[in-house]
Amino acid sequence: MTLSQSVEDYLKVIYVLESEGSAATTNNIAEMMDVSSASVTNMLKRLAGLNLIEHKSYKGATLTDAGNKIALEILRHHRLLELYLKEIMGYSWDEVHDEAEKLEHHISEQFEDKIAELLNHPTHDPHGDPIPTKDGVMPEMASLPLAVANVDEQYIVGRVKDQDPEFLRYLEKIGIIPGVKITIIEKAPFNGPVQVKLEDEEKTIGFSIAEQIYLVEQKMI
Amino acid sequence: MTLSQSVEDYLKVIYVLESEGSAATTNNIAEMMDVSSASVTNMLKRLAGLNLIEHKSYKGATLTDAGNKIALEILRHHRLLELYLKEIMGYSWDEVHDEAEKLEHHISEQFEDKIAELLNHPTHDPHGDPIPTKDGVMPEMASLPLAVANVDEQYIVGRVKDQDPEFLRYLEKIGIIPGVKITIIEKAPFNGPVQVKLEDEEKTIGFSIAEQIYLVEQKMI
DNA sequence: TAAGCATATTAAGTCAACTTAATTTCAGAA
DNA sequence: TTCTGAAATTAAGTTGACTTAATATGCTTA
Repeated sequence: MTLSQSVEDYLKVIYVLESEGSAATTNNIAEMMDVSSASVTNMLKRLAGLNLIEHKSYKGATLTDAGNKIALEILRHHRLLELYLKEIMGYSWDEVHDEAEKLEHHISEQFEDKIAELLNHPTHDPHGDPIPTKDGVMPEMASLPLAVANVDEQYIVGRVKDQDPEFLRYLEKIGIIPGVKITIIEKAPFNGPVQVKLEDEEKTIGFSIAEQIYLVEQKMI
Repeated sequence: MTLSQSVEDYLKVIYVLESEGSAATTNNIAEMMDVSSASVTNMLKRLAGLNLIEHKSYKGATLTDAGNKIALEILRHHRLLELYLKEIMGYSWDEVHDEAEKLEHHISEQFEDKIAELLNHPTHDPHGDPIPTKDGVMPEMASLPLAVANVDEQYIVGRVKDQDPEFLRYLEKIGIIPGVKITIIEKAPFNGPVQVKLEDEEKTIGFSIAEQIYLVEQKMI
């Protein structure tokens, strides 16, 4: 059963919406994929016909086990590729997303296995997103937003949610990347800036940036 | 200007036909691409509209400069990928073709440049096919068929034309791969088998196999 | 130079994936 | 409980890439 790129993309988007806790409604999907909602309705019917989703009209979609499996496979491809591009091909972390997005649909099982091996079976990609295992288990993901973490406690940067290249370049410049030790010095009230200490330097970052950064207690990257 | 995978494939096939000396006629193209000739006629019209080929009805097609440039780019992708898969990803030379065939349409300029650099700007792929340079120059290709070469003269295996995986595995097993020294000991008459000497061993190969192997005078791989 | 045949094109239709515009459904407010 | 606006679906149409079947072209050869 070979699926079109389009089908794979829809499944991926539905997976992401579900895992964010948002419902995979027609309009949500349409917005994320940048297509009309009529297109989504059509596709949801096809996906339901392929038994990849459950879809009742005017309600959202949910992945079936079969659909889930495919979504995880694509996500695995994507995240393995991101790490691969960074670690082996010398890409910077703000460049990997777009390239991975194209390649994820076209690599073979063999290619997937080879890069997983070359990378020593990694669990997280360069942004800290977990890489599903081959049999569809999703590793743990850093879930404590920096903006919410305790002052004066040492954490490790676990994950950066926003993947906008410019944003990533900024974070790299100030030294906030997954794996780095971080301590919150002070949080200004009313969603004000957050002062943090990294290794040695202190930095001040805006609240909306702090919201995109998730921490872990111990090193899990 | 982004072209569809299909358009790229047609251009590649037309290029290959032209470079083999065969005319790129509707039926030739149809056979190589495994589509109906009606499909080809349609596509040739589109390609002509895009100024990628010249096409006069009932005559064949020829690439324009623009079309030639794109064909060479795809061919460069393909051959770089083949070598990359073999040298860096640990594929065997009978496995690289299919994977490269899929990926060649989806890698970015940046990816192309990175692998070219990693491979130290190679001129030939694992089968001995020349890799076009970035600015569209095609390196020399071994052109002397083993079946036609002189007896008792030492050559180097330059290129293997047929890329059928089973055939390639056979050649590898008996030790005939590009770069290897080879001397013809005896050629049986009436297109009979050819006896050759490689490094130390002697081997006998059938005529139709010998026809697929091209030699060079000095090492150019 | 006309006939016959291989080659190529046109005609008509399919399928996937998209669009806009019109219509239906549903859930919450009056 | 009916109304209304947002969300979703249906209707109708487009484009790319393919198909088979019917038709046209032009080259060879009698």
